[in-house]
Amino acid sequence: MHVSEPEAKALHAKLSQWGPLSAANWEKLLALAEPRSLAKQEFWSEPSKPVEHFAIVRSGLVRHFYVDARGRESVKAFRGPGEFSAPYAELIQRKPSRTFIQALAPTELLTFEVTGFDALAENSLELQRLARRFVEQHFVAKEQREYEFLQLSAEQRYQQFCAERPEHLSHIPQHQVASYIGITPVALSRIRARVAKSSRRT
Amino acid sequence: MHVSEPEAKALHAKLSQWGPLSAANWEKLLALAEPRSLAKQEFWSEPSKPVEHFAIVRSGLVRHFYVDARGRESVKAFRGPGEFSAPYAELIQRKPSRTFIQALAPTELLTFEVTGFDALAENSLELQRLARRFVEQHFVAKEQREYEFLQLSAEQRYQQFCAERPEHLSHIPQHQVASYIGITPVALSRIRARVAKSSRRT
DNA sequence: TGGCCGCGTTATCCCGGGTTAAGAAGTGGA
DNA sequence: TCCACTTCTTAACCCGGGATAACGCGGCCA
Repeated sequence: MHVSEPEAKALHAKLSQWGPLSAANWEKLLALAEPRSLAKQEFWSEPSKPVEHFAIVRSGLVRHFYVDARGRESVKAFRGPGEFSAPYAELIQRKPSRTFIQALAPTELLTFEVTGFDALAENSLELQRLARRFVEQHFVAKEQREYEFLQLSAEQRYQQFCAERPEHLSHIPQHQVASYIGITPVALSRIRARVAKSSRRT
Repeated sequence: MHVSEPEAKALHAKLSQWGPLSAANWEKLLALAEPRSLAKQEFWSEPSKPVEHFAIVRSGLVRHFYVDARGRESVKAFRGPGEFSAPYAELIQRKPSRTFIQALAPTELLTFEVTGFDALAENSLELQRLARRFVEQHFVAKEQREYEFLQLSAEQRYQQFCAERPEHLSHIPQHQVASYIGITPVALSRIRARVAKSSRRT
């Protein structure tokens, strides 16, 4: 056991949001957990490595991102305490990863081996249901993001981000926020200048 | 029973892609199915109506789209024979729909009541697992779309669409393809002109 | 048959954002 | 402490794509 009693309780409560999770199953899940520490800037997932673990962030902050052929990065997600971190699509497809995951600050993870989880879940109605609800919520989040790219301007996407993740704003370098909303750092800087000027006039 | 024996077999095979599906469960599912016909241009889902059904397209073609406050449409998806059609995110969240679904041609659907399916699945390991795999694939598809918006230009997105859905190209009005890839009809026309010119030179 | 409408194309003008470059401010390591 | 690096900003220039409008074409209906 690598997790303190109160933390285990908190995690159990968190997971129970998605559906019932018996004490017995929670015990078995917890037995799979391996803690892992990341230094600032350290990677815990890189392309072409097979995906063998997923993780919950205990503390700190990570970013998920792609890098294209010309070396340009596109940030897919930021994940903080209590949130899930993994190259999820590749894990689902059992394909080698094409995403990087990097710590933006000293970070503590709780990692779980995929095969271990699958073995547990294979014959458990409860865990299948939990896993289903879990993916469903991630699906909804992706669809929300699709909506933002289809219907919102870059400026609106930025304001949406500020409104939704205020806790991250001060810890994430601005050029990575720009990447997350699909524009360049220079463009975001201009947008911020525009917004600041118009709100000063108001 | 509203479905012919061979069609039922084909559907069973299709669903079995996602995982095992016993004959007994398939019978029960099939008993929930209600056929529905749509005329060209007809809607079968509209915003603010509660979502009570999902569907499989038997024949024809539908589009899923948003409409913003200024009346501008953004196409989320096209779905043809054998594919799933529903305001899925809203169905997951049990929220009133914010998407339109409209037939682009005379279309035959097989609809299923959500509550009926849920009741069936609630205590079935097999159906939970099937549903989980199903959402997982949809999640992967959304992430692929996120990737395209983050890393590809409009022209690349268009070529990607042509390569992936060639069977739809001739049946979908071009301005809706434009909307799907996130640009205006005028812009798509220009892109096509550009591509045609450069490929003529080659 | 004639008129109408939806669709695609093209032209013009404009704007948002990409690109490049330079400089200022902050940060961390030797 | 000082130097190097990262981050952010600003400016200049360019380009893709948005907005609008005009035109042509084909389908549809009276």
